Amino acid sequence: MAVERHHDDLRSQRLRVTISDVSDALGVTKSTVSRALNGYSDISEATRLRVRRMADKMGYRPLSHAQAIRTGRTKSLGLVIQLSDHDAQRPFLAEFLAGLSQGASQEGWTLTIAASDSQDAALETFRSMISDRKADGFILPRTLSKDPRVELLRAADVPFVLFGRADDPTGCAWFDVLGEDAMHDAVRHLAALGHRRIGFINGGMQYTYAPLRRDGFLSAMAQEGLPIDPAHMCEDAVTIGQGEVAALEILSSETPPTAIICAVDMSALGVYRAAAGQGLSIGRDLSVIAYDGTPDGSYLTPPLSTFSVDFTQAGKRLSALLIRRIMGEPVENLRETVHAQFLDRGSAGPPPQHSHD
Amino acid sequence: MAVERHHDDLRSQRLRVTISDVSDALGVTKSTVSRALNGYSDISEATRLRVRRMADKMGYRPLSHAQAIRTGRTKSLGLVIQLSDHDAQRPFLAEFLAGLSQGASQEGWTLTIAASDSQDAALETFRSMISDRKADGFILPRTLSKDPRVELLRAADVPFVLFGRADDPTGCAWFDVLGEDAMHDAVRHLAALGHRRIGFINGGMQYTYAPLRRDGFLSAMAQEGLPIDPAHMCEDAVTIGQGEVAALEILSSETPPTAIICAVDMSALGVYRAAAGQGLSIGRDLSVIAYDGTPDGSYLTPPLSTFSVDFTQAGKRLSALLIRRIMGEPVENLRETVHAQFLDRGSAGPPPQHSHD
DNA sequence: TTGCTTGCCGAAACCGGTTTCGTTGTTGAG
DNA sequence: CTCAACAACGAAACCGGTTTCGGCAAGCAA
Repeated sequence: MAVERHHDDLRSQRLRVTISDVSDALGVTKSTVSRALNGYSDISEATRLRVRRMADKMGYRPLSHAQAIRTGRTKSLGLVIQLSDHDAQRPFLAEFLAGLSQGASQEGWTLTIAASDSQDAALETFRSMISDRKADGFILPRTLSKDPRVELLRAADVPFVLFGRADDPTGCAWFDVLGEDAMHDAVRHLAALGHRRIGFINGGMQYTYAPLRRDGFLSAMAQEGLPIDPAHMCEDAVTIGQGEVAALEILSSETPPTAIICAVDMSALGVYRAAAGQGLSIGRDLSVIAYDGTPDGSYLTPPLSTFSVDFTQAGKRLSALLIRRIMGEPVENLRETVHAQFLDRGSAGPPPQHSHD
Repeated sequence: MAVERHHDDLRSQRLRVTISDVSDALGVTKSTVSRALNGYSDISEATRLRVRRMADKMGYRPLSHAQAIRTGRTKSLGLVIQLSDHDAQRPFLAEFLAGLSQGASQEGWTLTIAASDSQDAALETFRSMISDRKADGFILPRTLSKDPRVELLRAADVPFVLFGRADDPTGCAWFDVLGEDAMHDAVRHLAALGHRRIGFINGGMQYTYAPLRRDGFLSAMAQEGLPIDPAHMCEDAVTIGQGEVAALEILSSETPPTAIICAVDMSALGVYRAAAGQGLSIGRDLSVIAYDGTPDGSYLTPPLSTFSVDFTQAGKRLSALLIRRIMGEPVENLRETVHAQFLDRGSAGPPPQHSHD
């Protein structure tokens, strides 16, 4: 008396339901099920619905590596982490990965990651992941002005998406945070507080973000009618140490600024140190505004005012964009930017009274 | 005049060399090549060698997802990151991933990761990754005393390896750092400096490491003949704030300790804060030794003396162990422990002179 | 010599999907 | 009423491997 609907054969134990199970249950062939589920036009709307319903009911989910063998697509996104990178984004790695993973799994994709400690090793990793079909496309964080990863992937015709913009946008999809606008707003904020001499410590000039942020700073200074003193500007400071050196240099200039804007939080931590060394009180004698939103900044006294970046969101969007890119959507549709969020936490106040002028 | 050895058919462009290419080149069948490469015993040593040589020469590498469809193995290791976790291991995530990735890719395996923000979500992620064959086994960081992940994987009969030991070792392979020995050494170090009253701030008691470290502390205290004051012991401090609270409590006891050992670095940062609030100088009025090796600790003044854990090595070993586990090696062979490395950086000095007794 | 292993390999099925090609039943134009 | 075009599906090949099964030849004992 076989009352049960589903035929519990011997192998039923904890085996997945395959496409054949579905087609058998419907009395059609595998090919019909496959084409119905993949939206082929030569399947009638009626059967498409029947198939979809039965598939859902039976809990059928195609095995991605079984599809991969024919389609060539693994449904997985690749990320190659470069350890040589300084710690700028380290604190956010978890959030970033979480975002990427969410964005991927939402569409049934996965995230495959690899790490390498030099640029050459990273490129080699890309090559082997591509030829072994470990990933259908890649997420490239920390875009460089002349990025060998971009060249490699472009040449290999493998889809990718940048976290950051590209100088040459050919074939580039991206998601980015408008750092230039943040720098702009920082200047305006400080100007509104009464500052007239504002310094600027930029980050690594090899990254595409650095020139952008500098331009944002400069244009805002010009717009506010504030003088730009080359002695108040430094570059390539991405660590605490480098930030400290830069700050000391700027503070030792003829007429030191009353405020410093940092392109990255890490260098701002160095500014705190330099200020401490000089006996300057942050927020009173010297105002600081930075960028990134590193948690470390909130532990300082006073807590660092900074533009925070939502790395979870970034990861999510990047995954979504990359998947669409892999699916063949033109890159022109796949470029998004958002604004950083200003966290006013007390490291920027009005300039000291005794400031001449 | 076909002089070329390899037959460049139309599709030769940038196509992978398949198993058929190899078998054709040798004049044998696919099955022979497959069995030769996989070490079957019914292949003569001579042909095994011929096959291997030709495969190498032609650069043949089997497509892992093509094998997966028959073998069921993807050759990928799974890692589910739980975001709800406090930041204890965050700073090391990059190193940890690097280690995992290295260990995996060394054997031709990959690392598939997913993130989830609650424990339930994490378990659901495991389930779906298992049923979708996204990973052949899992790495479980931050082992809990009663770990639902372990129960789930044990029940599903899916291989896994712990970063941390298990109360019930059934089916558990692991790699761990001997935190109890570190705590032991910390006590001895402080005792040698002359301290007699030593406090202890433990980490999250739900983790398996916590009881171990406590026991290490207690046994060393006993061994050194030092008194154990319950008022000098706290638990469940894994953040700066919790560490600060714990330190304040301990320091406000009748006869406060001259040194505090922290099971995790983060709580030590809190101890620094508490000390600053009390006007105590770390390393002079109050000695501190912690555990983890967080970079933050080195930025303090004085830099935090701590037992550092090599997360890269941990990741590497965990990958290697998990792969062997998946390959069927009994768990008894797959349990490794190492010692943490003491970084004496200045936060532990002799007890203050005026200390009564 | 016959008969039975044993070693070694080829033939073919198989894994779970996708895709090509052909077949069938309907329709609409001529 | 006939035939071409079309819509909708089945049959079978295919993707790149693995694994089962069986056959042939050599080796050995009877």
